[in-house]
Amino acid sequence: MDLDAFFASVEQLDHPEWRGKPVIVGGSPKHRGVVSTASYEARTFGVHSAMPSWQAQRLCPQAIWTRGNHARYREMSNKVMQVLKDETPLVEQVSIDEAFFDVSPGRFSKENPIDICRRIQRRVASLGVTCSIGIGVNKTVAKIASDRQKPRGLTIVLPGTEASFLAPLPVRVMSGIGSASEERLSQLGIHTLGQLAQQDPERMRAVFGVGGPRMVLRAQGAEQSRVKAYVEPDEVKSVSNERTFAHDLTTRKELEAAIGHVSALTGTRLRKKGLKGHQVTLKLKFDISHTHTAQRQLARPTDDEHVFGAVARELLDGLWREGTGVRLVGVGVSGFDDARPQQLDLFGESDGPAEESPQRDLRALSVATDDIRQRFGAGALTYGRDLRLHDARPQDGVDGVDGH
DNA sequence: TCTGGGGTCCTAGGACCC
DNA sequence: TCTGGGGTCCTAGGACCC
Repeated sequence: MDLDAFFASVEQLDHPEWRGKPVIVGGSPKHRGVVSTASYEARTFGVHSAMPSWQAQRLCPQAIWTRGNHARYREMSNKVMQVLKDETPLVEQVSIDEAFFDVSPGRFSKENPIDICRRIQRRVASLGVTCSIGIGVNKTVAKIASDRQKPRGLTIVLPGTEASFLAPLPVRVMSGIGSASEERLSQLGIHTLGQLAQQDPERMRAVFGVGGPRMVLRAQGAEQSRVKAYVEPDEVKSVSNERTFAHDLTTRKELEAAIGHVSALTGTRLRKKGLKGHQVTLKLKFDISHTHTAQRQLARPTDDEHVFGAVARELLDGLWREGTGVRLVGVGVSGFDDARPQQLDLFGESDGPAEESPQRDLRALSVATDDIRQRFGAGALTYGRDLRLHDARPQDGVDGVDGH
């Protein structure tokens, strides 16, 4: 099941005056934003997800723009998922607007799966949004089927007809094949899933690595897949925040301010999740196709931006030369899987009942700022250092405020 | 005037260990 | 006379997903 133009549909549900009109959820055209979701009315103008906002605005000047409200979408998503769980015992949510569920005939119910799916569609519609569903013998087939007749589609691929259903479709419709793989396949003369299905799996392994043979199997409609009831929520591998600026940053002061800003966002989220990591990554994007990252291991895991932010600032020297314009700055923390032995730390800071150490004070400061921002808003408290960003920063973190 | 932000997984080379 | 083999960890980059 895939919700139709989900974010835009929720906006139209919440703003009746926007119904029947082109609505675009995404970043502002002035701030290098992209389209997150376009309503079907906007799509008739050629607007689609991931399109640069300035381009979308040119195609559809009358569109209503909003930055979106993720908390609200999460709330609606939960209601939809509840319907699925009510109708079938085995539901695998894969994203905010997508889920697999197992309606294999006779497995959990004697009812015809088509009837179950139609009822799900009716119940979801009564919540105020619509969905499309694909039925097939495995996840690849079902997902591709769900995309064939949007919106409000129900596409059934009967067992035994997978290969003929998939064969004429372009390779790009299969998840896992993006623009780069599409291009490489095209160079090999492979354009459709039918052609991919006939390839020698070992040849595909040589070109695409370990995933190659599986790609062939999936294109044949022969993949074995299982719907997993529940994906561990707590196996997060990394937490990061990044920001694209309306104007390139060019000075060290601006960059250090930006690093401070995104580090604080990451620190807050780490503490909220109760995670400490021992690996810090700094990411800089110089232009649309040139991104560089630098990583460093820490002596011990941390969730304090004063610690990992300082390391990120040190990493700057390896990536950036004074005068180079930077469009995006990101700081991430990973390495939470700490079964590893404690590293020998040559510089003291024992883990014992830490007396007054500067590190301890700074950590306490971070916790205190979390509290103030929680109560009075993200902008309530800012380091003087970070104010240098003022004119370059897009209005971030203001979910729910209409963009224009 | 000119493409986001949050993630995951894979690859490949080098350092290092036994 | 002229450099093994297996393994782990670290780093950087890239593809991909929604």
